[in-house]
Amino acid sequence: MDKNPLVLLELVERLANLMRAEMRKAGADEGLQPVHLHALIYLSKANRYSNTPQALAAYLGLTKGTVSQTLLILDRRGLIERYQDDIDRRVVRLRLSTAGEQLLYEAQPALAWQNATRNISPNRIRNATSALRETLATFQEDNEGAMFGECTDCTHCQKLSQRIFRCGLKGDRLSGPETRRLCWLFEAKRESE
Amino acid sequence: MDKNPLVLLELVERLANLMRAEMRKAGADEGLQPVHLHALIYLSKANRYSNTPQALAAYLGLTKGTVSQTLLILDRRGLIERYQDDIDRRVVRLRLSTAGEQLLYEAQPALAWQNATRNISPNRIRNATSALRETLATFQEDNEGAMFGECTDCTHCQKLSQRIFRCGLKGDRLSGPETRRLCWLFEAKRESE
DNA sequence: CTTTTTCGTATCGAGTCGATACTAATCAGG
DNA sequence: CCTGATTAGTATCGACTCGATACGAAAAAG
Repeated sequence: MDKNPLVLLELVERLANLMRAEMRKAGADEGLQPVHLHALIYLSKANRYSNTPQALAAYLGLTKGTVSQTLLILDRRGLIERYQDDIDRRVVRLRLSTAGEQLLYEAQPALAWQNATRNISPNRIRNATSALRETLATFQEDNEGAMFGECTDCTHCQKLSQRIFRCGLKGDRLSGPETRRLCWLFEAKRESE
Repeated sequence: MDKNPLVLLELVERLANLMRAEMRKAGADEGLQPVHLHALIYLSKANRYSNTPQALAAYLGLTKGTVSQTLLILDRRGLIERYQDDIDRRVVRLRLSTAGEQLLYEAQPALAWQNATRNISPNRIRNATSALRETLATFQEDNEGAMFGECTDCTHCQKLSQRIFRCGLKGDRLSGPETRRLCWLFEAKRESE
């Protein structure tokens, strides 16, 4: 087995290519392209701070103009809903519509991946995840990009009680389920070694 | 750390997106798109059985028409050379031109990845590589797609002497360096457990 | 208060993609 | 050997994706 990081990169890229082709198939019935499905999947996971065109652009690595075009199509198709932020009226907030949730439920975009990983033990998944997460963290640190992650691993997250948390950056109280959603403002806890 | 395969998929996709943006930057000076650079990189690694439009299409997960278009541009730019196969006159064989090699050398498309993995030990790289390779193998098994790999890990590979190998499928003698090139005909050795 | 910055949308043009049709070469079967 | 089927790659078309740019509205900065 190889210890060369470039072999790992090759596998990452190949698997991503294959999954993009799967996404294309999964979206074909509804006339959706891979980028559309990716946007819907993102919105199904994004928390209250991360449901904006800008956050989506950061997550997908696209420009805001490109994301705006994508969202136009999804809105027209009734798969997402847009509403104005309460505080900053420039900001558009997004949510999945019922039709969007239904479509994701039926398309099962990640099914091929579930099948492909069936023989890999949870421990090996965890190890691979850890290595790739650290790769992403270093990459984003180098490029001043957003890492994205869940509150439970975030430096801002305060635990108030068994089920109640608080975002130290924004000040809001968050439920347990909400701390497991994807956040644009995420910052990894600093590890002391 | 998460043991859910879907988290791993998310990281794979995000990293691939980020690397695609890096490829776009790396190719910008020469007016090349990510898919062009990917084709050049593939040709820099492909062995004698894998240097055809069809193999490239299988590797990149694209149709033959799409790959043909890509190769047209690379040929026009003098970055690749095309020649006819000795045996089957339908088959076009491809090689990097000197200009193509030079361009890859200067563009350094994988530099960002090298930097992003700088804090990950070789052992962790190996573990992640192993998990992703198995994911790819299962995926391709399910879909009857080509795994691609190196002779040294291939079921067809016979060792004749210290430096001389033989492809059991094709019958050719191969040097040590050539056994480390990417092969379309690769089949993983069967493991007895 | 004025100027600058920010957020998202509209528009444009270049590039990517799959599907399809086609030609030349090879293979399979009678 | 001949004929029909299959294969490899190219040309073409149209739909789609992308970044760059301009713009209007809102917010921030000085």
